Amino acid sequence: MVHFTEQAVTSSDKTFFQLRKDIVEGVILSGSKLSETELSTNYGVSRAVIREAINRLESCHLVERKANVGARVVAISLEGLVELYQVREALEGMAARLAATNMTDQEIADLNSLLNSHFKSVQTGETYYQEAGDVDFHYRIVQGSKNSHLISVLIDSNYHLIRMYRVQLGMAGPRVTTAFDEHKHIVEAISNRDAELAEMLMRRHILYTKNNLEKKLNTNFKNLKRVKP
Amino acid sequence: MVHFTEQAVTSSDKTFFQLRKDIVEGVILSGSKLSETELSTNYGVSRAVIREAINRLESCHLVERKANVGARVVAISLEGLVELYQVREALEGMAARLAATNMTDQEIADLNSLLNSHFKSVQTGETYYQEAGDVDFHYRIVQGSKNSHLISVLIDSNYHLIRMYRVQLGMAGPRVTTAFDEHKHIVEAISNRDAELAEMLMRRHILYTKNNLEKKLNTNFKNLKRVKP
DNA sequence: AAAGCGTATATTGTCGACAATTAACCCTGA
DNA sequence: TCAGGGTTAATTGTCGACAATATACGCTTT
Repeated sequence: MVHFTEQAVTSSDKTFFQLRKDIVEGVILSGSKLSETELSTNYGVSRAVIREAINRLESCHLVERKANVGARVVAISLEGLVELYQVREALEGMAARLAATNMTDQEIADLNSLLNSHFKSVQTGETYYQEAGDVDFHYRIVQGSKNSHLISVLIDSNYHLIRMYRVQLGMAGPRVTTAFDEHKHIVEAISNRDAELAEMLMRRHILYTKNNLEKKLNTNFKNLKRVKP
Repeated sequence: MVHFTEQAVTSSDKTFFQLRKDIVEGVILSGSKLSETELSTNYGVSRAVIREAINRLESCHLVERKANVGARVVAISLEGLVELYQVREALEGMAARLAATNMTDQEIADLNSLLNSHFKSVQTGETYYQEAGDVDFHYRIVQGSKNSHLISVLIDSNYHLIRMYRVQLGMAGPRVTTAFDEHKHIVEAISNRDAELAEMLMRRHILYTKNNLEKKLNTNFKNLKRVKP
C-alpha cells in the first residue's frame, strides 16, 4: 500500500497535484506547451495559482520554463532516462547505506513482511507488484535513511519524473521475479546492518532496472504519445 | 575564476538572486521570517515577484514555507550539515565517476592547469584557494559529468545551501594543503579514466571535509548570528 | 491569576487588470 | 518565390485590491 499523504491545504496545492498527476499520467502530453490562460480556464482558477503550480512543476523537473516565452512539459527521451537513473543510483544507493544504520528493527521487520506479501502477489500472478509494490519498497528505504534532505531531494525532484517514465512507457512485464530477489537481498543486507553491501546492492538493482528500461524504451518509443519537437 | 553566469532577465530573477545572496551571506539572518509585504517595500517590487522569489528559494532549500503562515530562512544546524554532505557525497561521487568517462582530454588538461595555479596560490599563502578555488574545482567536475539532470539537482538544490554553511561558519583555516592533494588525486584518477577510483576518492574527500566542518561547527556555532528558534 | 473564548489585526492566498515582451502575420521589395 | 522588416495579436510578467486564514490581544469566567 502506497501512503504518501501530501494533503492540499491551498487552492494552489490542489491545482499543483492535479497538474502533476495529469502530466505524469500523460493526460497532458509530453512536450506540450502549458498556456497559463488556457489552464486557468480549464482548471477554474486564476492565473496566479496556475503560475505558482507551474513553478512547482519546474522544481520537480516535470516542465521547463523560458522567461517571457512559457513552460513546456519535459520531453521523454533515452538520454533523459539514463541521466535520471544515474542520479537515482547515487541517491538511493546512499539511502540504502543510511537505512542499514538508521532503520529500527521494527521498520526492518515491517519491510520484510511487505516483501512477503509481494511474494504472494507475484506467485498468484497479480501485476500489483511492479506498480505500487516496487514504489513502496523504494519509498520505505528512502524514508529509512532518516535523512530529511535526501528524502526531500529524492521525492521532490526525482520521484515524479521517474513515475512519468514508468507510466508512459508501460512498465509491466518480466523482470518481476528478478527484481523481487534483488529487493530481498537488499533487505537482508540492511538486516545485517551491512551499510556497504546495502548500498552496492541497491546501486546494482537500479542499474539493472535502467538497462531493462532502456531496452523497452527503444521498442516502445515510437508508440509514445507526445507532441512533435 | 568562478564563472557561473546566470543572467537575470525578469524582475523576479533579479529579486531572487538578490534575496539568495542576502540569505547565503547572512544579511538576512538564519531562522528569520520573510514577510512578503516587508520585502516588497524593501526591494521595491510587488508582492507577486516576492512570492515567486520565495518559491524559488524554497526549491533551493534555503527557506521553508508553511501554508497560510509564511516562510522562514532555514536554520543552520549540525544535523542539517551532516544530511547535506551525505547527499553531496552521493551526488558528487557520481559526478566524478561520470566525469572520468565523459570529460574531454582538453577539459582534463584545463582542470590540471587550474590545480597548478591553485598550487601557486597555496604556496604564496593566499587564502584564495579555500573560497573560490575549491568551489571552482568541484564545479568543473560536476559540469564534466555531462549529466544535465545531475548538474541541475546539485546546483539548484544543494550548492547554495552548501555556500551558506561555508560562508556563515567561516570556512578558512588549515586542511588547505590536504584538500589540495585530494583534488590532485581525483584529477589523476580522471586522467586515467578510472571511474571507480575517481568516485571513491571524491566521496572520501567530501567525507573528510564534512568531518572537518563538523569540528568547526561545534566551536563556532555559539558565535553564529541567527534568530532564536 | 490562569484558562478559555471571541474579536481584531496582520499576513498570506487569490483575483482581475494593465504593462512588457515575444512570436506570428502580412506586406513590401528584390 | 524568397528574404527582410514592420505591425498586429497573443502570451507572459507585474501590479494593486480584495478574500481567507492565522496570530495576537483583550475580555470574560472560574
